[in-house]
Amino acid sequence: MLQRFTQALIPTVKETPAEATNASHILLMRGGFVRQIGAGIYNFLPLGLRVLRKIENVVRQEMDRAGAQEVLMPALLPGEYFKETGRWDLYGDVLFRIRDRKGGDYHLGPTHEEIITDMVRREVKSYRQLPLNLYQIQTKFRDEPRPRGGIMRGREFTMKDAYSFDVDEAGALKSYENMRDAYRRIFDRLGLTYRIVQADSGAIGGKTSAEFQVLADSGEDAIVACDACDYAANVEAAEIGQTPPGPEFPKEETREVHTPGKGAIADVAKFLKVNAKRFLKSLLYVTPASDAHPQGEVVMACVRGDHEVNEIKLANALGVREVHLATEADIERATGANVGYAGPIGFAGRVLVDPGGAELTNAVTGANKTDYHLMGVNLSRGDYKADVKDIRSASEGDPCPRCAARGESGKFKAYKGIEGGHIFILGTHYSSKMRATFLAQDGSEKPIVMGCYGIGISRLVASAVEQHHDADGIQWPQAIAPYHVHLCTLGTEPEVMQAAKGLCDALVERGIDVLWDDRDERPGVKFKDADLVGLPWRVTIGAKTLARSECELKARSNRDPKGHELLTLADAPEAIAVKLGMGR
RNA sequence: CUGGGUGUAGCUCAGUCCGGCCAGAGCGCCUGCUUCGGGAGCAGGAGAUCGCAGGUUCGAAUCCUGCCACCCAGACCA
Repeated sequence: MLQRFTQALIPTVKETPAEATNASHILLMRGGFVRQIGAGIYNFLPLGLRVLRKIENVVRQEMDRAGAQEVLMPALLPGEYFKETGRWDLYGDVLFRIRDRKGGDYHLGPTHEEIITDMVRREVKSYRQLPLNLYQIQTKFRDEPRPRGGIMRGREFTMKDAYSFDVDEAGALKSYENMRDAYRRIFDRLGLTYRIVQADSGAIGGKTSAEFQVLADSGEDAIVACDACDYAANVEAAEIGQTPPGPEFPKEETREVHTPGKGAIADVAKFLKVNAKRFLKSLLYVTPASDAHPQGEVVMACVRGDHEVNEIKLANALGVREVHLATEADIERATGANVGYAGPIGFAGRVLVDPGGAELTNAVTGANKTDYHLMGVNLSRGDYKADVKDIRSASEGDPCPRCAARGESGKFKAYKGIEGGHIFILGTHYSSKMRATFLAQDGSEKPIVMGCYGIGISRLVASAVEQHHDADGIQWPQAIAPYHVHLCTLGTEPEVMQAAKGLCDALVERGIDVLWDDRDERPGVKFKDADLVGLPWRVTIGAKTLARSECELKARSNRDPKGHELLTLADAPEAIAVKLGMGR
């Protein structure tokens, strides 16, 4: 189609909006794609909506191709469904709750597992009706504690969510793999650089799950990927390969050293002139209250001084839902010392130690006595009793678990990612709670085995910009650019306008979408706006080139301001079509 | 939720400490002239309940109290 700039609402602005901090937010605002109307709430202007629709259509095509069927569930939901699975309470403040005129509980949908499960349990009775894969593209609502990054993390956002229904685990796994393949095609087609990473599946359901992480320095998620094989994982979930044993040092006697006023590892390391890597960092955590521990259990987590405790792994290792860092008072009560002097030796409670800490020889750690540390500590000698468990976050340089298992030496590289998609097998978590069952071939009643698969459509708009931009503006991948060609006419002479119209018609006839900047503006203004809006190809027609029946073609990705080629007006349509892969 | 910050023209900001010219600038917008290949020049013009409510004062954008909104860091994120 052809859109004339003079008839469009494309309010580009020169100045950086005060509230925008990251590149995508700034450029989407400046380019006139979106406007904020509240915290985490945005208008999509015409250009922004076109990008959103392009992404939706790619997703739709690939979901349909994968055998999924599109449905549409309401955004406004009666509370009873979430109450049925307990998420009415579990979701807490993130749920946007509403009352109707009769005082009934309603909420805006943050996700739709319950509703789809209800849809299916009403209709599906037999194994003959399975497997089934249903998806929707719908607006979701989450009252995020802190929306940020423009449409990157909004409180209202567009999401594609799909749900698979199978007769057994094997079937669910097949559905899962089918979706993973579909997601690969989607992310490839969108022109995004991404990694499929192993993820923590969170509190609800699933052992098998993967995130599609769009790589970008501004991403909120830390991920590690092996430099030798294709293993990649969220640092929260990354397994860590065994390090080969280092050289043996003679074990020293454990001894107490006076370290007055030095609590922090960096300070003690400097004071004792010992590398932080030789420290055993001891942190105290409290588990949620349970029958055995009505006040919660205080446990010690030990890692090497330069490593970080991973609370998710720690909670998993302890078999509890979550853990919280102990308060100062708890620490003093549990260790009998000020904060900064905790250590495993002589600690009364349970101690978990990471393998990296356990293998330390002659380590330094707190003495559970204010102003004192211990040197020459060795777990291998039996200086203290601890469960050795992987409880730390992976970081750059750690050995890859897959490679290590094969005796190879792949190492992690660290990346930042934006979670663009998340797939996982839910099992029967929802179906058993909601009695979504079917009659199997043998006549028995079984819960349906489910999977769920999300893609943050509006987030991908921002992700694409994060990955494809320069100092002047956006550089849309062709598949999601709002238009293919940005036509700049210089001057408004009838001949120029006529030639431009002719070119537009020829392009449109080939299925090419054109934004024609027909404004009476100076060339500089038009070029700046073209760079900002970021369509993949720019065509320029001015009196000079027109005199030779020529126009200019320049790729947005070409950084050379004069990096254009001359085409005759007659050849231009087909030449451009060929560039776009839309030639005849 | 904790801590910090900001609300003045469509946008970006100055003015607020230390109350008193008429509430300012740049960009954008409108009119005219000139200009026309990387955000032009000149001249003229429109545009503001200074976030809201209350208070102090002869007088409040400025001081006090309360509220609201937005941003940033963290916590949080099926």
